[in-house]
Amino acid sequence: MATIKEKGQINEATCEQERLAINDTLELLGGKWRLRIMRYLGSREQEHNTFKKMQREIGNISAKVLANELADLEQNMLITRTVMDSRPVTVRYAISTYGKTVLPLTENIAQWGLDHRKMIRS
Amino acid sequence: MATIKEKGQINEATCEQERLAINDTLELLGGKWRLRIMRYLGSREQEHNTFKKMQREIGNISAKVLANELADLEQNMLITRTVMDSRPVTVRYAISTYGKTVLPLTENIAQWGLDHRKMIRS
DNA sequence: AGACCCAGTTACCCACAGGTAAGTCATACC
DNA sequence: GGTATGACTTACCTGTGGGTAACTGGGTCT
Repeated sequence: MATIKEKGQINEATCEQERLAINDTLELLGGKWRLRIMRYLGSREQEHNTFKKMQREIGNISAKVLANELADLEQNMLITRTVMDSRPVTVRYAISTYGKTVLPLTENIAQWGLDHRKMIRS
Repeated sequence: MATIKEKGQINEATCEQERLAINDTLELLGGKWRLRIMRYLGSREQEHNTFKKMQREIGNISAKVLANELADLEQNMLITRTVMDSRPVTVRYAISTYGKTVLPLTENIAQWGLDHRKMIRS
């Protein structure tokens, strides 16, 4: 939260901190696929989500892009990657405990979008 | 919120609706400048925010881009544009009542970003 | 041996968000 | 008349997010 000083001015340092934080978040979760992947994994925790399965079930994402996004999300601890010893080898992706903290955010974003649609139509 | 059916499956229609809503939100508020502009105007309601003032005080935004972003935000009712009869003519931009509904969202995003920084460092 | 499956890479391409620099239009001051 | 200021345009350029297609590498099935 922005801390407000007595005279109603915004604390500049905090403000700058928040700006950077917003940039961080958008960099990590912005783009066409990230949130979608997080929501996908968030809603299928109990399933065995392999690379191919995700590619099939998430819209039209190419292998290249999916691999990229998954690597990035993994590096940021939002998802986990487990190589299973099945034949042929499959890889299981799952949302991490930490990754679940973004889900409320996506709900807020979705809710605002829904409200906005109604708003615009009237 | 995603509605969960008895067997723990996700309601597909609702899910799709939310996906679209998220796309809407990101389209409208994503990008490099939008949230920054909203927060700027949100924290300076009582001030007279002209085009030049904003250009000076918001980072290094070019006239072209600023004009673009402002037009878009205005079209979506998030901000208001008022031509003042001063000399030379100035234009006053302000956040709209509706526009203020995005501020909690930015706080959430900022908060998550801040937490994430701490998280990553440890 | 040949065909198929998974989990990716690699190389190439393109549209577009966003940046730079200069120009326009109206008014006002010196 | 010349210069300045606010609020934009206009023309042009570039980086990169994301798309396509084909390929690698390891394993299995017949």
